[in-house]
Amino acid sequence: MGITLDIAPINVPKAADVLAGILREKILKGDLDEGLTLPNERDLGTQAGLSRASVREALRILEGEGLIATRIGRNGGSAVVRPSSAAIERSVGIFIRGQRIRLEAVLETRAAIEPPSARFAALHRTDDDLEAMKACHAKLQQASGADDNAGYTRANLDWHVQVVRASHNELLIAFISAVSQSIYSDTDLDGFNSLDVRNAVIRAHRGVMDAIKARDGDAAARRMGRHVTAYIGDLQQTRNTLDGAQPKET
Amino acid sequence: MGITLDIAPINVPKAADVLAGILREKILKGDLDEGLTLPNERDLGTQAGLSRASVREALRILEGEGLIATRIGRNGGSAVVRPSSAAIERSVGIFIRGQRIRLEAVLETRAAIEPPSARFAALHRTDDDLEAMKACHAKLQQASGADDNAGYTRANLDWHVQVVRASHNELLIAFISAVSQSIYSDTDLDGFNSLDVRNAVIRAHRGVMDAIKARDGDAAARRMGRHVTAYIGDLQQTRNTLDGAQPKET
DNA sequence: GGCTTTTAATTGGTCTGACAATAAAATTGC
DNA sequence: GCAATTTTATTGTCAGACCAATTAAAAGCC
Repeated sequence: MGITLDIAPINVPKAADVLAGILREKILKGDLDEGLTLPNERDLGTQAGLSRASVREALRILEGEGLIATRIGRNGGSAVVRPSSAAIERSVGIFIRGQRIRLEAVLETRAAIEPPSARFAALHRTDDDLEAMKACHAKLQQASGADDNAGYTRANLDWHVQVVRASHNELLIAFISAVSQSIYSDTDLDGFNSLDVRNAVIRAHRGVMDAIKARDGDAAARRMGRHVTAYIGDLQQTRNTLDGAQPKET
Repeated sequence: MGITLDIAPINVPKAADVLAGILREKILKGDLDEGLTLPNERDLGTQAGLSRASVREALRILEGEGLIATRIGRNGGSAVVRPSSAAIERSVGIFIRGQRIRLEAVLETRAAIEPPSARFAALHRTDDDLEAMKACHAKLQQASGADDNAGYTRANLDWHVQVVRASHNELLIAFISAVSQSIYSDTDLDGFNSLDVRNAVIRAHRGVMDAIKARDGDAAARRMGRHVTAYIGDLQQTRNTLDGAQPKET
């Protein structure tokens, strides 16, 4: 071999990636308004000098990123949409499952995020936020009284998401939504919490809501912190009880 | 039209989505070990009874989700990989840009996550974690002395990520990494922090590291909280100063 | 044997053209 | 006018071909 040139391995981008990158930038920069329908696949191909197959691949990438939504049929096509938290929820879900993150670690993450979120909620909440929280709380109480396990778990998580929603911090909302979904699918099948635990949860929620209503950030954060910490303890206790009776599958 | 049946609009899944779903489940369930190379696209098509185009679309979806990595050439193909935080970082970045999340809100998110992360870091840190933090800190000091703006910003963010890394909570690490990247691209071009600010940052970092070294969770969380809050104030002050001199572009 | 070079096989990347499926719009029939 | 029908615009899917990149295997050389 002759002389060695110190050249970094060059990355040969695929045609679809290049097109996707161009369109992505246009969308994110705001050149393409939300709701606008892109040219159809054949025209895009002609404009970009690519085959329809490559164009479709680019569109599929953008669709996966939640930047466009494609509809079939006449007047169909790929319309620009605002990226929602759905893509974050998906990637977080895959991360948790793929990395085999233990439920304890997920709950720890929630325990880290929720108290400061509750503080923001107390500072930024609107009256509508309070109403939404109360609605979740009512559902929780009802499910608890009706011994509706799935409904209880769902309402419980919804309440937590609703609190963070009141923070009006879209990123925190997205993170909590993503984490909550994983918590749900993991705790759904566990045994129902005891009546004592359920009543404690309801009391704790009421305390947090009172603090948020009073716009008392410190109290909201403190109470939420105690609540989520206690919940982790309760859940582990429930699990230990169950493990003795029915060893779990993988 | 004859009788009306009360049927919800059925969702016709695309062939590629179905195949992607099947493969995704297999991968996440652990049926397909990491590093394993899937059958080539033609064989997959034959097995699934689909065209190569559909198979490729499915593979592209999985690649976007970070579940496989595709290489060209003999002995190439699509290999199963562990989903990393890269997909989360991407979706969060798109979310921030697409939703036009203001830098203040992103910093607020960081301010929410980092103090509890610092607490976990103090509780779970290893000696290696301490070393890594020290290394970032040294780079920060060096960049500050050399008036290296980009290097300073980079080292600063790296230090913060490193602290969260010491928490050994993979989800928090992923969230902070994602958020940090956006902070970097937004603060990179801002004016260099004043010497006073830089020295304050260095002092604050030292304080946090001392607490983490001493495994004092409360102190670590408290100091980190004060630090990130102060940083938000400094940045806004810098921005106001700059806005008077050079109005910003969009 | 141990090495370079050449060849060939394998695989993804891209293109082309066709047809099917779908859904909206235009037309028709009354 | 309005309901059923036909037309049309668009994505979904397929089949087949060829190109490009990579690497294993074969050939050649010392």
